[in-house]
Amino acid sequence: MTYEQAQLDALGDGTRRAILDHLLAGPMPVGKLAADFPISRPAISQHLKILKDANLVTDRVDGTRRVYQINSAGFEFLRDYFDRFWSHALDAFKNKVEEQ
Amino acid sequence: MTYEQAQLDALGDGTRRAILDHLLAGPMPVGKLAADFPISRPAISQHLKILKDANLVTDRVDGTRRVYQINSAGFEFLRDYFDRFWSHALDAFKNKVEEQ
DNA sequence: ACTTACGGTAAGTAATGACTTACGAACAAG
DNA sequence: CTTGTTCGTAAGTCATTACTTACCGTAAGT
Repeated sequence: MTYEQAQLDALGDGTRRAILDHLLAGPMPVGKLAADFPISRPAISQHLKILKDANLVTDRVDGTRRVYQINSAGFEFLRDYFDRFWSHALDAFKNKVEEQ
Repeated sequence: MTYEQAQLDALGDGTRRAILDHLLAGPMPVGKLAADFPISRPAISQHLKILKDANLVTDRVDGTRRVYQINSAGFEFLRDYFDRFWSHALDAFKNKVEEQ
């Protein structure tokens, strides 16, 4: 599976998007994050694993805590993918349509 | 639900992304599209409905056929959303991190 | 060492969503 | 008006995935 696919799959869930939203406020340990959601901490952990595998967040150890933060590079990668692939493909598509 | 959310949900499925890929070759009726996939035609129709609701494709009637095509505007909307929202939020996030 | 805090993982359940078959509507052709 | 073609939708099934509870490992404090 390519990176973009994993990233789009990861973003295809409302809870994970909400987690990312929360992380925009700054790096946060799992417990603090989970406190803002109606679901259990392990559920948050599982979402974080998916986001991490998709390269959208990174984590660092801080004592017994594990602090997660947005990975800007991952988002830039996805945006570049959008710019490169889709813009070009869409331009080609537009031309094709206008020819007719 | 906002547009971006519906769009990200729609893109969060590999089959739908593959459908969009195929449509990049040009507008296509449902049957022709379904022939390229291992799943049934109704399944394709259901995916197309989701893509249409997300404003990622449009359809037009052609006799008994229904021709679907990529909706560039929808993709531009999503890309702009990415540019506006995420770039700004990510910049703010970067600054916040660098302050520490 | 013992205890408390924190979080990952395993295993099972529940809910969501992708799929199938069956059907009916709309149009074209004879 | 009948027949064939194309496609959407309804209803039900199956698979996926989001979630819970239970448990274990690790680190910090006493």
